[in-house]
Amino acid sequence: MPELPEVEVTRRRIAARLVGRRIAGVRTSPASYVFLTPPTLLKRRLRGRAVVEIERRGKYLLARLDDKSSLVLHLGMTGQLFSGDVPSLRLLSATAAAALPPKAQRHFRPDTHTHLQLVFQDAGPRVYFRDVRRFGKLLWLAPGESHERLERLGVDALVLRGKDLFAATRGRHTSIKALLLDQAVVAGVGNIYADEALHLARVRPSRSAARVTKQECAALVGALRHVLKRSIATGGSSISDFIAPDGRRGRYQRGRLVYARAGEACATCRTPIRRAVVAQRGTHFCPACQR
DNA sequence: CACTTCCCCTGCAAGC
DNA sequence: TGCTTGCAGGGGAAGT
Repeated sequence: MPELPEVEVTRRRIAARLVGRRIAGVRTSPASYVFLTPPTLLKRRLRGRAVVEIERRGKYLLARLDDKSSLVLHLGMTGQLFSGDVPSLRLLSATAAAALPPKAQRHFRPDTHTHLQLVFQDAGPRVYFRDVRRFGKLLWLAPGESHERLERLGVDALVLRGKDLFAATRGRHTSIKALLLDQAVVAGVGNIYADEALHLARVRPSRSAARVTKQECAALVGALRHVLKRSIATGGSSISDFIAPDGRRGRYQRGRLVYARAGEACATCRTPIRRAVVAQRGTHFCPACQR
């Protein structure tokens, strides 16, 4: 479940393996809804281009190309962006890795879940986009062109201010958690960090957004920034599939306070962490600390 | 218009 | 042991 920290870690580490390199060839999986730009067109647009820089907008990555066009990528739920010098053992689940013949484990070989493969003129390590559940997205943008998915994004969670959130909550008849997950309000927050920030700010996820006070909004924004920055610093959360472009897993999952800790004692008051469904998502909170 | 439900997909774990 | 079932959730489309 890549959220802002995982996408930012991906951005930083793929940049070193992508910027300045010229694409000589492109291979894709068969057409599917992963491709907002059809594979044939995508190949035509990318071949011959050099990567200038990698930008992040919410959970989207944009690779700026030397003709001012862009390759947009969303990792979805299980997306992985990495280069081919990463041992394949790191990328696959333990059972899938065990099923591979020993020789095949040394280097990654594109499989059915590999939707994009970039080959470079320098003949160095290839870059792959792999996504088992195909919730990810690939999109090519002409120079100056945008896309409604990007246009719709609200303020980046790292830039958000308390008063922004407070203003966004007024008159909203939905839960504060649903609001935090709404990418049109705050860009980059997903299920893990919403739960963690709500816990730190001592706000119950199911609380009506309109009933969250100005002070609590300020606390929430501070908590959000804290957990997001902490996670980036520790390489993101690798609870299920996330892996950084260099093959390393994140470590933030070790420091999480509530997410996927139902039944465990709250770090503050020892009350068992409760799990409920809020905004159609598994939601974890301390029933004593969070009001 | 605001909000909720459904659904895309696959791997894995729990239950029978 | 092996099958079926349920669950994970980003986010857009469709429904209320």
